Amino acid sequence: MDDAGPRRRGRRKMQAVTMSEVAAAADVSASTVSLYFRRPKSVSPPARDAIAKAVADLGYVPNLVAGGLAAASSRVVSLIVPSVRNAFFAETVSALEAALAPQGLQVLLGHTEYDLAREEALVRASLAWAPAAIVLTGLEHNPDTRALLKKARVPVVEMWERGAAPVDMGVGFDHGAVGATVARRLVARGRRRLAFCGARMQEDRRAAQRAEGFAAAARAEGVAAAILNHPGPADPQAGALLLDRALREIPDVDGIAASNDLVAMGALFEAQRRALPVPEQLALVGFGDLPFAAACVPPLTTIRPAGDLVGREVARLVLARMRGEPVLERAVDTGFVLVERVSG
Amino acid sequence: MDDAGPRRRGRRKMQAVTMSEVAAAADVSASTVSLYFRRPKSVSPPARDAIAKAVADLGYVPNLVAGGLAAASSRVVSLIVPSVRNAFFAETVSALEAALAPQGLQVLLGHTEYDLAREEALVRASLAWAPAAIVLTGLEHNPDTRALLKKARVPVVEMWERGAAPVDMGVGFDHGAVGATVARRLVARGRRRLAFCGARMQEDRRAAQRAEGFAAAARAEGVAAAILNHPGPADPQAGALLLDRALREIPDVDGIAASNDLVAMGALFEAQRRALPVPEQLALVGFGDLPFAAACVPPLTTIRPAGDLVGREVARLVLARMRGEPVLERAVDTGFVLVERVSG
DNA sequence: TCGCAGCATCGCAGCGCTACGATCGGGGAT
DNA sequence: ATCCCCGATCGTAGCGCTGCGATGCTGCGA
Repeated sequence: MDDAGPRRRGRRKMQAVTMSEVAAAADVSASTVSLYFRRPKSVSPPARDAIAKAVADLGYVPNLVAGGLAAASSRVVSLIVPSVRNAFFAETVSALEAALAPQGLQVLLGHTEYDLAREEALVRASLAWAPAAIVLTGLEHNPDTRALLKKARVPVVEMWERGAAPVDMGVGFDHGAVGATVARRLVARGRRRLAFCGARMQEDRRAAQRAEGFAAAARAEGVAAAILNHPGPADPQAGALLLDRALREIPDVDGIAASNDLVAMGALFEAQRRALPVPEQLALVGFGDLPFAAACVPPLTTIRPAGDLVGREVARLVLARMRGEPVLERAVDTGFVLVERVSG
Repeated sequence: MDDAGPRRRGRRKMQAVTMSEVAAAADVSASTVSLYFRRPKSVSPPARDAIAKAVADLGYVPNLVAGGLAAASSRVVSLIVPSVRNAFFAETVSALEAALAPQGLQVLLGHTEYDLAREEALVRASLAWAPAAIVLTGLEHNPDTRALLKKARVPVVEMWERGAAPVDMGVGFDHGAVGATVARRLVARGRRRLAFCGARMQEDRRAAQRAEGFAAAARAEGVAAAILNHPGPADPQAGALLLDRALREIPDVDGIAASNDLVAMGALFEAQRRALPVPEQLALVGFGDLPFAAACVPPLTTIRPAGDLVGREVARLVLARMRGEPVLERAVDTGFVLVERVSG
């Protein structure tokens, strides 16, 4: 047998360098090293320097898993979005991560693909990490998801939507108002036969809200508006298909709102193919102000939803709550801007 | 004072329901409950049912932080990309997350914004989570990053590039070959005055590789090729600017490769504005096959890099390594496809 | 000279779970 | 009948860190 150890039990693998080794090297206690990482200013300069040197010499990397267990909360923010392939959410994810990283917070990402059951599974999995906060998309969730969220003593932010009361905090804007703004814009430009071309609206509830807001505002202006839905993804192909349908189903259609700039672009290209002059015969308004909107021919009139602002505001609320500051605003309105260009 | 407890020390907050409570409710030991979550098939059906019922009744959510500490490895995969706003990486992130989620693995996301120092900080922060694997973008890293990665006993996958030896495993394709393919395509279509229009190539090393491969292949075909770089982001505006520059700096330029479909689209719109017929007078090839490429007028010839395949292959390697299966392939070539459409 | 506030530092007792080895029965082989 | 093998279950000892309370120590006023 090996050394004199009295029948030691098998050990699992461990960390290369632990905090107590750093403490030994710096000739202080482990508590002081811990304090050094959590509140460096509470450690005297000489100890601080000694610890810094030991950390560098040994190449110590703190084990956040152990820290999270001991502190009963991890430095992770769970972020659940429908899809990062969607440029809006990608922008928000990016802005949120950028705002959180300097605070030593990391982002645990999940995609629901617009499936509420999947969202619930993701919330459950996230909770298992005792995250510092949970950020999810939209105000609609399964009852179980809602219960899980309420039971967990964790800040929750629901983003990209405004209307119903959030579980905890909300950051977003009113999609109905977006639709209404577009409808009024089109009516003001003399359009009388309107259509809203959306994709996947059975799942994308916010696109559906924009469509409803659009139709309601058009009606209020005394103008008829149809809503056309394409079941597939919201891409340019959907836009081309939807324009074709609109042209067939709505004689003399002269104003179209798209649920998304990609759809609008598809419609724009389709119009170009048919030599249908935009905006003279057909006005077109998008949503998103994606990078290509300004570059299109003609430049696309669209709604800019401030996806990065959403991310930054979410970060602000999360950080404030973590610091224990009172957060008075239950719901932040990030608004949106009608970007008036040429297409509609 | 409170109850008769003999001077109990202050406790930190804890989890609502713990595994031992579930064990008590199911009338088994905590070990069995743990086993139930890790290898359900090793638990007898009666015990299994009792535990399932207790879990449901109590609303138990396992604490993965504690589990990760005990097992010395967490069920998290750290994913570091330049930016999720970039549609390529968004696709990979999405595919990877989709492949990992069913295995109970979650994605910890970080953005480098093409900054190697930031990458190092992210790797350091990721390591603190004892992740099951680390996935990063590209083969170029700081020496310290490389050392950190090597020291950590963690599977590492470097993706979206191929060439130099990976730290551990690699999944990607040869960007030089992409450039060469585009150059040869253009030459084969009778183009003799070529230009590569790229953006941010001082940071986006892979775009630079495409440019170099393009120029080298053009030279090999006996055709001159210029490389034009725009310092700003790779968006349609850059494309418009670059086309303008190409037209001024390279008289009779007749073939352009763009570093990205967004750039290509900007050039396409700019050509349209100038009534420069594409592809008759100017052939244009993009990179990415983004959703709008097929919808453009004319449809954009481009390179499809299979971003989702990259994600799936990364997941496959990570999973294989986690299961302890030997992974023979050090580097997987995901290839790319020239999508021949009309623009070039 | 003593008391004491205030800061820096330390020691201890877990956080909730998993890996390991041990235990316990119930066949089937001898 | 006895022994052994094997699957199911259990008990224990931590994983590495943090929060709490306690302990020193310094300097200053009374």
